Amino acid sequence: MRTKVTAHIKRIILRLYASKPYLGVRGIAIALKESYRCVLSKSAISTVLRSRGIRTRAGRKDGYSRYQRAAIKGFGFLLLSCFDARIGIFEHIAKELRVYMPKLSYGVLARIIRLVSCAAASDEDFERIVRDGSFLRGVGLHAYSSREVSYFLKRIEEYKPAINCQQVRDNARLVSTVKFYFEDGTSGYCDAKFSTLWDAPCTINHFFEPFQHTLARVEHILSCKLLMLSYTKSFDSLSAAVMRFIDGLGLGIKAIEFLGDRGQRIERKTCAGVRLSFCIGYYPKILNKGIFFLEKAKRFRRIRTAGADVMYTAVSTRFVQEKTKRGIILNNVLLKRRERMLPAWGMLTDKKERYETYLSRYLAMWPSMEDTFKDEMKIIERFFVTETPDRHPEKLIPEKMVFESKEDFSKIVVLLSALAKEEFGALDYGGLEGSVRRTRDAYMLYSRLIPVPMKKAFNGAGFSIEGKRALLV
DNA sequence: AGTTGGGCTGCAGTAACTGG
DNA sequence: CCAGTTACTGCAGCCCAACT
Repeated sequence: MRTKVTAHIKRIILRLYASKPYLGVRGIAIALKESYRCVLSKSAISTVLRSRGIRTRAGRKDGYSRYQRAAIKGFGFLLLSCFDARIGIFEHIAKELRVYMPKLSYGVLARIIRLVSCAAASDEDFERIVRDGSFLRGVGLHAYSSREVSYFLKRIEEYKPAINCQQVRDNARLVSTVKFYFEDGTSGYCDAKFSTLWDAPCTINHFFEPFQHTLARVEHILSCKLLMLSYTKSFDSLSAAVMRFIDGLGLGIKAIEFLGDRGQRIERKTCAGVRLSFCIGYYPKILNKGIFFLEKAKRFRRIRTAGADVMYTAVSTRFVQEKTKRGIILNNVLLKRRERMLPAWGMLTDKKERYETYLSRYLAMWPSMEDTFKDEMKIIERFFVTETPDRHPEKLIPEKMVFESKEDFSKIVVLLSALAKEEFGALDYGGLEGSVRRTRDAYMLYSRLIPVPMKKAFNGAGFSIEGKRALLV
């Protein structure tokens, strides 16, 4: 006796996975047997999931709040730790304090610093809050070790270390543009937000990002050999600049430069002819000329994303530049929100097979790509009529920080909230309430107290927790 | 550092389907 | 009807990261 994996059963499996991703293939097999009297092996279920581009990391899952929504005490601190990844204060201080803490490994030390800083900045009693499970979860810990913390505090009081923060100031400097040098000597400009391509260094400071953040992103791009851009500003037909950039990516990258707010070079990174795949979003209402479908469009399929679900299909398409008459063939992924709608967004990629992985990564990065595009177009238009003040976040960071007792560590949190205020607006981080849910490809952060524009700004800044996209909803 | 839960992969075995 | 093909099962073994 054998169960046939029909389209119906596939739908049930996908629905089960969608509603209860924490089940895993074994759990889905059991649920199928119990609720549908349908016996399938875990291999069969795995095949169904993988056929839809669903792949989960091997290895034991975090049993704590895995996939389930959990309330977090000190939700604001969690946001600030996300924010910290952009400049790396916690990391820097952990590195500097290492010499004083021979008994603690670097990882443990980094966690303790975060815990102590957040607990000291909290209004609640230190001893009580460090033992609170929902608080620990918020600062990325599962358990509290009083032995390690008291050792840490003892050493701090003993040595009263003063830490030079120049490194953090450098990390916080804003990068305006990432400049790619290609093997044939040509180059291309991309803003630090990886929103879009530019003809020259970007000057609109909405698109600037801290150096540390941009560097980490570039390293990630190089390691997974995939460059994702939110959109192309091409009007009518695909612009010649985008085509040149795509050509360059195919030839290989010689070097990458990070440019500052005035276009000055901050850092240069050489890479030995790395070739990158790409995916670039586009708005079909604007980019709608010189497009020739080379095959019949297949039926739209549904893909689950961190935000709302999206329908997608892919068509091999020739894009012809109106003026230069040049044409290139790309895999054109069309996206729409509902069945009876026209595609409201598109994604161009060089990848033909299994492009769904790119698509889900793209959607995790820009879950509401249409809104991001429209908002940023307005910002670009407005830039030419209104003056925006220069931003120099590094100036808020002191050159030195002294730690004599646990109370001093609250300074880090105060500094982080001052920096976050510059970028996203004022918020009472200490009193913030919220919860977290970990999903397959993102951490969803829920908080009703944060105004929508601020959530948008947070999401646009591309935060992540433990390498996974963090989205504020 | 060893244990463990959980996903992934490969493979032999087999039921069901297909076409001559 | 039979040989070949396809699709699923059920293992074993591997890998990886959380847990202890």
